[in-house]
Amino acid sequence: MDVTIYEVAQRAGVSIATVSRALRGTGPVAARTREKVLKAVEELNFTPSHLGVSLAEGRHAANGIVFPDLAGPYYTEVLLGYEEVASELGRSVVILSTKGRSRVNDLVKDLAGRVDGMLIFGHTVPEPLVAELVLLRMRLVFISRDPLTGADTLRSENRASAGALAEHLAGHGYERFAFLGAPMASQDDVDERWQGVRAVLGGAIEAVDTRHYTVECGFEAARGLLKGRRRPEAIICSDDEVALGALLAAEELGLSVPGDLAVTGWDDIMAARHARPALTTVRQPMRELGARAARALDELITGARHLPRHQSLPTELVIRSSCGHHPETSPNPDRRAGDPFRPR
Amino acid sequence: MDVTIYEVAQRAGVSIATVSRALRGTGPVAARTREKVLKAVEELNFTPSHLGVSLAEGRHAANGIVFPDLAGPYYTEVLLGYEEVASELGRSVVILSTKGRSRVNDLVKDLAGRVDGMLIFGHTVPEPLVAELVLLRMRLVFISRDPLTGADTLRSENRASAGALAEHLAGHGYERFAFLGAPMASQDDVDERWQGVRAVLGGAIEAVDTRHYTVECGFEAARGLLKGRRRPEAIICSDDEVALGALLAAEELGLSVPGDLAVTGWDDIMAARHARPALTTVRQPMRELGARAARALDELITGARHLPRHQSLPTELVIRSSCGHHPETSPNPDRRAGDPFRPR
DNA sequence: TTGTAAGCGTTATCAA
DNA sequence: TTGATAACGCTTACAA
Repeated sequence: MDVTIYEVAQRAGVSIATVSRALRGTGPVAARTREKVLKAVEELNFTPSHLGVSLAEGRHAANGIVFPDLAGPYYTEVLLGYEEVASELGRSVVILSTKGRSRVNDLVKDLAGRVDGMLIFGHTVPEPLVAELVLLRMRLVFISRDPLTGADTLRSENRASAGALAEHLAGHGYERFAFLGAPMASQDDVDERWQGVRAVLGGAIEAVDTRHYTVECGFEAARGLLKGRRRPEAIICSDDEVALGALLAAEELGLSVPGDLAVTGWDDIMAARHARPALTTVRQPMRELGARAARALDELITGARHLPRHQSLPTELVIRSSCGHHPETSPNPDRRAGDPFRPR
Repeated sequence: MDVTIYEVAQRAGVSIATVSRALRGTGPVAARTREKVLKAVEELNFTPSHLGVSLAEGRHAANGIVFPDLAGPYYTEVLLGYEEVASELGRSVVILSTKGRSRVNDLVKDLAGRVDGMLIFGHTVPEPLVAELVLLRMRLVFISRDPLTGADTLRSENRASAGALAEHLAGHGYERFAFLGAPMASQDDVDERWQGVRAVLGGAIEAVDTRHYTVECGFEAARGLLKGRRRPEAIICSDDEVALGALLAAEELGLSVPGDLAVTGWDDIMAARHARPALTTVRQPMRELGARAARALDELITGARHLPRHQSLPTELVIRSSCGHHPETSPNPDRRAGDPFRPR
């Protein structure tokens, strides 16, 4: 803005120290004096400079967030939950996308110089830099990453849900499965899903790499798979976007889903509900993940808590029609209670 | 971070002024001296404090963005384009969502204290506050809003595209139309779309208010409309989410789309392509809008440009199957060239 | 070519 | 109850 504490002080006929005290309620101020100050503040439309305050207080009142891309709804939802709670706690949110960026290190360091703590997705920040940040006492919360020391981690449950999904599919009588996902080393979450389905299906399932978690890559990989001999009866996808790609591939090859092939996703993004057949998937509490991250960060920053914590949130299996018919449950699984307008 | 310019100066055996000069290349520094400084910087892993720099320079090197919500893909895409270019230009992005917030004014003012300029969607910021921001010389760019003085505006073309869409539908032979959208006063863009279709269809189209631009509201409004007597043959929706709701309503009522009813959306979000029938819609260059906003802001902030500018970007009509069959064009309009994997 | 010192806008300590 | 004044970490005249 423009008007400084000096002008307020002058107008109120007091010192800047008094103005500061009056405004933040630290230290004693005579009632009459406070009034004068408030009046001057009002008249001048004074707002303390963030820079000044931060410099003096040694904190930014801002949180960072680092994500690979915002393309899918997953990151967006987390971001929304994060921003909402951060804002409630009086902290701004500075974002950083790493997608297609060279010099990620510099960008992250720059961000670190603007915030008191940050939320980082998975492995978007190189390990050595993470260590450096921990050393610099930057408060960190990771989402979708295996626990590490010196930082909080937050995730939703994967293994058990994946197992439940696999069992559901096995219950349909399928016997040949495929798992579609990007190189699992890059995403701890996806690796857990793979472990979960594998534990149930054993040798009946094979993993296929898509390069990325996108509709395009899902399409390519599924097409290759479906053209081969010994085509799988069910494709379990690492996320909804890959699954949407698989659906398109099946359509192109004239295969009916779920008649000839079952397909499942993960996340329950908006398009999952509107695809036809509607996608069977696993719903993650994305907004809640973001909200908790903001709260966790606040605790670490304010010093309300010092020890790192590792949380895991429950997920929900969402059965729709892409995995096969469910005669005894309901004639049309896509219209089950709560769908399509269940509150979030 | 932690280490200051003083420690670097001491280690290098020079003054802080020299360190500053050496680092930013302002003013002369002897080659040997520069080396010493760089070495010290390296050893101490020094990064200048943003607060210090900003305070001294009188600028934040940060941009703000104010949006109502990030729920749909529209804002997300714009945000991505914005962040990408801002980052290229060396500016961070601070976000603010106004959805469900009381005290929006305070939040926006706070944001204004952290950035050099901001991108604002439509009418998310109350008019008096906008005026105040202009007065405070905050650089502003609006997206999806009628031009105003003292700020840039940026939008994609609406009227002509809406007209083209209406003509296409009329070409199918439909005669009774409905337009589904929220109160048009709240969204200049949507109002223009309404004007555009209306200019072509005249009395053959009636407007119906949904309360918000959501799947839920689209569903409710469409259901009401379709249950009434004199049901429309085609529903033109203000955006894709409303259209998805309309699709669900038709499904619930046992109406086939496009057989019994045509439906169109706007934006071409991901779900539009995957819905069945796939949505005929109008594609906005959302990322490009964001990118241009960032560039415009940069020009205003650096002083490369002083006069406000008002840009309008072209859109693209995307014909899919929800608006009716297109025998002569292609047997399956959903598979036309470029779909589903046209590059962005 | 380098150093001294005055800002930049606050907060907070210490005297008064 | 108030007011000087020293931080906070940097940039940049101005002098040397």
